[in-house]
Amino acid sequence: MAAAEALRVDARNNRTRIVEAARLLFAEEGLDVTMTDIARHSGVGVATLYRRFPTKEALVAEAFAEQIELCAAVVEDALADPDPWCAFRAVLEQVCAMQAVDKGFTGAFACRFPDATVLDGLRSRAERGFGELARRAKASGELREDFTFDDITLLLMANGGITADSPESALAASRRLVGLLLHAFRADGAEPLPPAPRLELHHVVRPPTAR
Amino acid sequence: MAAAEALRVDARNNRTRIVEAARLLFAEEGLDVTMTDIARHSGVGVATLYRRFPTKEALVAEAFAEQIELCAAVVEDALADPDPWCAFRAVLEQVCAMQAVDKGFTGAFACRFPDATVLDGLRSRAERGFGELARRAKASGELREDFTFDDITLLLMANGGITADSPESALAASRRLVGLLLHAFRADGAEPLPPAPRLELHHVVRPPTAR
DNA sequence: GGACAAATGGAGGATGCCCTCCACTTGCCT
DNA sequence: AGGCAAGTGGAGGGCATCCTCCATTTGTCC
Repeated sequence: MAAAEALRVDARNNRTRIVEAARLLFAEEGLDVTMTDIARHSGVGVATLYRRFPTKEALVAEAFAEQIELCAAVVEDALADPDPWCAFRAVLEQVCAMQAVDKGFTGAFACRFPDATVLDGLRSRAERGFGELARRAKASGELREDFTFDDITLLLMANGGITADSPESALAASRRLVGLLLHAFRADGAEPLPPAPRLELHHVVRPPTAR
Repeated sequence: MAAAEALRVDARNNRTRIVEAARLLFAEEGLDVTMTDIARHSGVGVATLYRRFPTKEALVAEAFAEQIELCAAVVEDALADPDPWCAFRAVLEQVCAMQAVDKGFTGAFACRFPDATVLDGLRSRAERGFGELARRAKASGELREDFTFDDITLLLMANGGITADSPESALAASRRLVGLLLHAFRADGAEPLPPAPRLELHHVVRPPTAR
């Protein structure tokens, strides 16, 4: 995103390793991983992290920049699709899949980065693009009339609530949920569903004290 | 739940005020409220909390005992309903509503209390009862055949992902989600939906550092 | 090769949380 | 009324987290 310019080569290497470790750990554990953990996994000290990213939030922003761009691209692609329902469905499926396999995604996506206006801009463009997709799907009579833009926020929140012990299970669960909701969103109602996954409710939140 | 017996009257009063404050704060803020906060709102010192409840988990268990019993009762009532779909729907609607207006509910419900076996027993009875309800609704042809018990875990997780700035909005959102999913669960597909609420995605998770 | 700024790492400051300790107070029983 | 166990509150121990400081190392340019 921002300047990674004029860095010494060792610093540059460390920087990319930090971002990679951060992406991995955020995805696996959520945004709660400690800076020390990220530092250890990148093979550097904490000071190096803070030299490169003044705050944890900045690191989060950098780590998820790619994903947010990807979301925007997904919407852009869908806008080029001539089949309105297909486009609508594709966006929901892809974004929810990204959210399902990455425990940090929801937090990063929902978090307003005070300075990273580029990402905010991307997000709002994606949102407007998706609004357009919904309009088209309604116009073609495939999306139910009472669908609201807030319904996708609802969907994202709901999908964000899904947790499982493996990314595969989480993805399966997410797919099922999205399938169910797409089914409910259709003006008529008939589409086959993804299979039901095995879930354990107590994955959803850790016990209060084990924090 | 367990002994509140042979307490001096002032201690008894304090105890009930602690539990009330805990319920209120857990509902409003989630399980993360600090013990100090709960103590302040009950007008007692922290030591009093810990004298009454050896650990925060124990306080959580006590605070939510009523709700878990209520859930079990909801299932029990539904089992007495002759209309299978109605019973099925009623349980989901009521439990999800409880979950929507109480930010601590999901955590408390999902958390395995090491000692409070009574609650665990209630929960598993409720789960078995609900399984029976699903069976009946399938038998009557109203619930789709490929519905799994894991689908209600899925629903609870999804519903648990919903957050809003007021309990009213959260409840509205939850109702909409449940309506959509019930619609998707029906063997045929046709029921009117609750209205769409206004939601803001960034309520779902606080930024990483503002913890 | 040698100088020098850039880069580094780990100790530790600040904060916030759960929970404990203990000197003090207060209701209860006779 | 008076003794005493039950009850209380707030300071602080232990731990985890984000972030800073500074003595030391390391790449780069002449």
